[in-house]
Amino acid sequence: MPPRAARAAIPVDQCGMARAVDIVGDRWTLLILRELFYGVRRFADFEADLGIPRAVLSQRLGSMVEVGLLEKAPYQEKGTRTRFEYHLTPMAADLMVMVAAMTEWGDRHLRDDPAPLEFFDKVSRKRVHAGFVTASGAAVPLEQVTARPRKTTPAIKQQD
Amino acid sequence: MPPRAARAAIPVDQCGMARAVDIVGDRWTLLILRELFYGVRRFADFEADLGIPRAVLSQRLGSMVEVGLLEKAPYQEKGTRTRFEYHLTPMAADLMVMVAAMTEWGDRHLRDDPAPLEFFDKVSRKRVHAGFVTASGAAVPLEQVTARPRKTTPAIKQQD
DNA sequence: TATATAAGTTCAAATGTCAAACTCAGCTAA
DNA sequence: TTAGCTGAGTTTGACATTTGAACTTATATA
Repeated sequence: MPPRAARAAIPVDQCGMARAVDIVGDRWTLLILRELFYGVRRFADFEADLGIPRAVLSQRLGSMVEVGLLEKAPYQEKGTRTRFEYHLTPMAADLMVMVAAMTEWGDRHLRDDPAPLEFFDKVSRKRVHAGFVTASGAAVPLEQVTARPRKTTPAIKQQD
Repeated sequence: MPPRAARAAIPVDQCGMARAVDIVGDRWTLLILRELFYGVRRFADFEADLGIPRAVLSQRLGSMVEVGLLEKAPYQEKGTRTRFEYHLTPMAADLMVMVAAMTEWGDRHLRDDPAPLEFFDKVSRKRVHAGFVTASGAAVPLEQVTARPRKTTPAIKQQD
């Protein structure tokens, strides 16, 4: 636990988390990302899996494309007209650690039985977890980790 | 990218992520957590930092206490009456990887200049990042990680 | 007694969510 | 070639949530 502060060290308009929240800090957006990480890509499939209202789904897919999380790609199945699928962009794929961290947290704290989903290293086949790592590739336990502002950030100004 | 699927491997009502979303998948809840990780603990300070409407702040703090993310603790400053601070519970502190992952993602993708916030190992003083690690403490790159359902989860039933 | 303050409540207007109905394009079947 | 089907929306109107501003309450100080 950090010492008490009257103001956050990074003001909200400078904070990566706050910026991320504007883009992915929404119930449906997060659930749509979940679907995409599971390989679901089509409008009707999102709807069936999530029970999301069509109007909301349409709006969310649109804005997710707009901010660069998704790419809309045409596809065609035999005997049907061209339709569209939504694919994760590299920017969205890079959310995987966050999605995994959230999933594991939910599985740890919000259910009794063991997690239904596990993460693996495709190469070593070992189970992996979201956590903190150094640049040289060593894990660091949560309790040892602390956040701090880079240098004295010049952008931080508190009035009076 | 996973192969296309018509349904997610884990149905939404079984999914840790979906459960987590019900609790922390909200703009203001995430921003309040951000504040708490920075050491901000008091009603007026949340309000000043975030510009959150009081009614919403009050409602959110209440439900965060209710679900076990926060603990409401009395404090008293000289010459003022008893008031309350909100502290992270261990359950909420365990969201740190998720919060860090989100912050780093935002800093990587949503700004041009270097991240204003960095995470460190208090012991080794090395910089750390949110990522995947094995039980034996080795980092695994994102691209090597894949998710899969535990065994054949019996709870998964698709109609027809 | 009057004023200040932290932490809320209450209010009305704007915005967002919901389920159900409607639209639209291209395919198939009659 | 008119009719119906289907995926992917859009529209609609009821309902819920969010917002910012004004009001409330309990204590402390002047």
